[in-house]
Amino acid sequence: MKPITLREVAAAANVHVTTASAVLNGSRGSTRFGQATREAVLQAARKLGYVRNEPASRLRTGASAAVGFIGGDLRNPFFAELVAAFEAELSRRNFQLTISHVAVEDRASFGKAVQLMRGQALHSVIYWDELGRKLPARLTNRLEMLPIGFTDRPRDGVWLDLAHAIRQSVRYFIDRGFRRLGFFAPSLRGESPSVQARWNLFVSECREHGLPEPVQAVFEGESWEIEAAASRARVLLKTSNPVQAYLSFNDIAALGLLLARRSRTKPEVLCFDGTSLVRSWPERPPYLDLPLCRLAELAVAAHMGDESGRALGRRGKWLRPEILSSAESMKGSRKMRDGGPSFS
Amino acid sequence: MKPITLREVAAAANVHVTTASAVLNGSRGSTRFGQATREAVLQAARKLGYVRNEPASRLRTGASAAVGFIGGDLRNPFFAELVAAFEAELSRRNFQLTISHVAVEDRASFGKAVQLMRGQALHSVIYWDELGRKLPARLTNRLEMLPIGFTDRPRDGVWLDLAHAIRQSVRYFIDRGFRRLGFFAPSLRGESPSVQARWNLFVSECREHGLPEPVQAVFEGESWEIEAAASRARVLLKTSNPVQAYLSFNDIAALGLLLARRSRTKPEVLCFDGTSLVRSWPERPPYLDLPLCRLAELAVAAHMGDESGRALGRRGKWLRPEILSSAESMKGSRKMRDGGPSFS
DNA sequence: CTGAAAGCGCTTACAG
DNA sequence: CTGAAAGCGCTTACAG
Repeated sequence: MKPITLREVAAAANVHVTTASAVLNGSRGSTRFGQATREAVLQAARKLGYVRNEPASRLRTGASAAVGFIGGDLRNPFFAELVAAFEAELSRRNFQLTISHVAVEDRASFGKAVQLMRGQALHSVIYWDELGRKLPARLTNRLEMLPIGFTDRPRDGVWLDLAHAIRQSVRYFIDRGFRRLGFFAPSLRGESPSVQARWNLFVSECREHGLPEPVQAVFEGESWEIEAAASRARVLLKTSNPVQAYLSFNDIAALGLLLARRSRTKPEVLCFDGTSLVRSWPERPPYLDLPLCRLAELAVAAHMGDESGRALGRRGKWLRPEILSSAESMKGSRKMRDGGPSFS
Repeated sequence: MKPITLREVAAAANVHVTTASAVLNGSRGSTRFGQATREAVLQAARKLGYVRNEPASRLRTGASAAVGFIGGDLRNPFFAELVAAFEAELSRRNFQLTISHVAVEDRASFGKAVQLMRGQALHSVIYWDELGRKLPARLTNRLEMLPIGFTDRPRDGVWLDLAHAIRQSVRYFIDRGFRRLGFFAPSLRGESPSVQARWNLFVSECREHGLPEPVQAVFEGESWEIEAAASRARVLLKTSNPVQAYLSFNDIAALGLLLARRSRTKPEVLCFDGTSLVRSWPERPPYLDLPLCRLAELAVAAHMGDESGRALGRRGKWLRPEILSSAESMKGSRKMRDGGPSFS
């Protein structure tokens, strides 16, 4: 069944399509026509249930009211939360969100996803990319694409400041008197290629503070498989090991660690990804407060044509995750500070 | 920047747009033109990186390669998994997925979401609706909309068979010798209005098997707030109560219950929503294996124009969740049986 | 075997 | 203050 067209509305209101278009969608539509005409058009539109055909409008004007997101597997609560943040932000602006779960590392699938989105003539495409390798021109050519993710070095995009986050984490541990630190993460394969970067930063940060070399504990498993994390953690905690506190990479890993923690040794756990799953976790573990809503807000702004936003995306932008302890998280006071020097 | 157009490709290949169109996208394109012509067009397209402008194609043909999904909050792992299943199914068909997290119960927002999707001229819209109230004609008018969800009674759509699931659950408990059953769920407000239906079915099923009246334990909280579930569960398990086994409604509720279960009394827990979070849970709790992939497959098929699929959506279709215990889940043998009598 | 034309629904100059 | 025309990129009859 075909939707109502502008032509039908115009016919019903006894005016020309042009008139109907101007009244219903035109920027100066409200003032351009006589009261009677406008009323007639609006009433006809309401009665018939007219909705503008976006693709047609898009075709004519070149604009679009849909944004694409290419990111990770939604079974990973982190990405679920990220996508939810984008969806909320976009719907506030009456924009649509089109998603694909393909990871940027899977070049073939990623390329295909981009082509599909390109075909939709989307306004722009936001994609998760921790590595920040340069995409082939063939892909980005004539398509506005904005990378987001964690990063530890200046580049275009909207970013969570990885180095800051690691620094905060180490400071958190030091403040509490922990010196023997551990790093708990899924294996370097898979969705989160930047684990290596996190580890490196963690090590150098520890070194800088004169802490002993941290321990790396890696497990096999998808980033959403809590049992994989828990079973590795169980082994880890059974063997005598001197680690006093773990920095966990990803929320599921952290929760696996917490679940396994029923032994004599009870290392502290800091959740690197503070998703709602972590924040509503009974034990109220401390977590890194990732400003995902702010990230979504900025990333979308960077795409929305407001010059400041565009510049923001081009200059690169760092958001600084802060650590919230259980008490703070209870108050629901999510700090979402951004700032610090943006890249030049 | 404007994308490459068919016209540009045609120019590069020294043929007419028509020719380029037929070669690149035409159904009989492959045979209609001479080898040389086709080669020229294909090469030019490849070289320029041509991608068909879907909205324009859509406008011309009336077809669309995008499907909308309106469902629940992605922070709820159930919906994250459901959306992931849809995304995977659609991407197999080179379709795009556009999502909105609005719940059908929020009539105003739902209506707005539908209008937005209608404006995108989507192929169709799939929405989660456990209540199955009839939508106003104004909303569904000239737009293919397919409801999905749990249901206990015949109606159009693609459904998870709620009555069957409850029956299975009670049988599961009886087989293991549990007679004093409990029902653990978030409060009736919010995303999951069908909790009441589940409870009613549960009660009547218990009655039918001569079991004592089951106990209802409801907690306040969003469907993804595990602490809300756990803290209620802690209280529940501290007070002496005779419940031997709980049927939990939603995975987070189940996990909250499991987390709280460190007291003397250790009631059995059956997870009603077998998401990947539950399936990868260290304790390997038994769960209802919801055939979400199959649901997505059927729902999409019901929209894809293949007559059988369409009929399927119109006739209504039940999928029957089965219970998998930890052992089975370990083998990864997810039974995804559908069948049983479909509605007439 | 290939090309010229019409038109999907819309909007933006421009003409009355 | 309102209307007639052109055209966004594409495809589908139809004509050569």
